[in-house]
Amino acid sequence: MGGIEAGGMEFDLDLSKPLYEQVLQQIRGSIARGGIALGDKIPSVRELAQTLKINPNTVMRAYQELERDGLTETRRGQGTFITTNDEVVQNIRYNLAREATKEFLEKMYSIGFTKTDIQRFLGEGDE
Amino acid sequence: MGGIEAGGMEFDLDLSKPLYEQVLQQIRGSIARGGIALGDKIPSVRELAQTLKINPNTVMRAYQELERDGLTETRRGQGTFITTNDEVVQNIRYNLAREATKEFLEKMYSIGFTKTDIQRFLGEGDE
DNA sequence: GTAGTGTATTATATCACTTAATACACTCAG
DNA sequence: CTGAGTGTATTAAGTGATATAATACACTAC
Repeated sequence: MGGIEAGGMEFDLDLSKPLYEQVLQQIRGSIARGGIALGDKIPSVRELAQTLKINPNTVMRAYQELERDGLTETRRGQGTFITTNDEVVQNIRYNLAREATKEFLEKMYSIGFTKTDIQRFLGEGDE
Repeated sequence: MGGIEAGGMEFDLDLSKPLYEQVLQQIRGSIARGGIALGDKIPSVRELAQTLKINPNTVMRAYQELERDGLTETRRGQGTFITTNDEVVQNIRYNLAREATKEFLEKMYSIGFTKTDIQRFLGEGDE
């Protein structure tokens, strides 16, 4: 619900975090989970800005971070494309997972959870 | 390393997040993991501000959130004390864990990890 | 009374984020 | 060649959260 479709991706923006960061994360997520194919073109800066009702500069910022990470290639006059280098994608995916895990474990340890506590906790609420 | 001791707690401030939030989290962590005993007095607003070299208003903000959560009781003219109500502490602890877990799982799912992937991933790098 | 508590207020400064309005360089279809 | 659509850069402005500073007040204990 509430999501906006653009270029085969689903966008869901709120006010909890910077917009450019949400755009970045949601495109990165689409790439990592294979929701969008390698080599595909993503919407132009202006087009996505208009669709999401945000400023082109804000979209631009997200796109630049994607390119810095090697997840996209931009061709002046043509558009922005998902990289075809699967290794880069897998590395990013692994690093994101590592980072999220590290952060999670640190938070849990800081409130007095042990490793076994965490295992047990993750098992809760399963279907 | 780099940590500052104050009132039996260890403080470690950086620029990655708001200062008041870090102070809040680190005191809350101390309580949750039992690093500080129920009923104990924590440093006065002015004292902690001086020790951490930050503004009293910033410390105040953290203290007010702690009290709103029921983790501390403030007695005008006397100081701020950790609650003696262990149930409140355990509830907060559980909620923090739940929140951290939810955030973690959502992040992992968003980059295409399945539940079993995550289990495997958490097992990595163990001693 | 004095010193040490929490608390409130007002003002100021800074920074990140976002928008807006332009302008330029490039590519492609016509 | 022209025009529309790309990415890109620049400058200006506004907003809100954060943090500091200075001050004052209410309360408690000694």
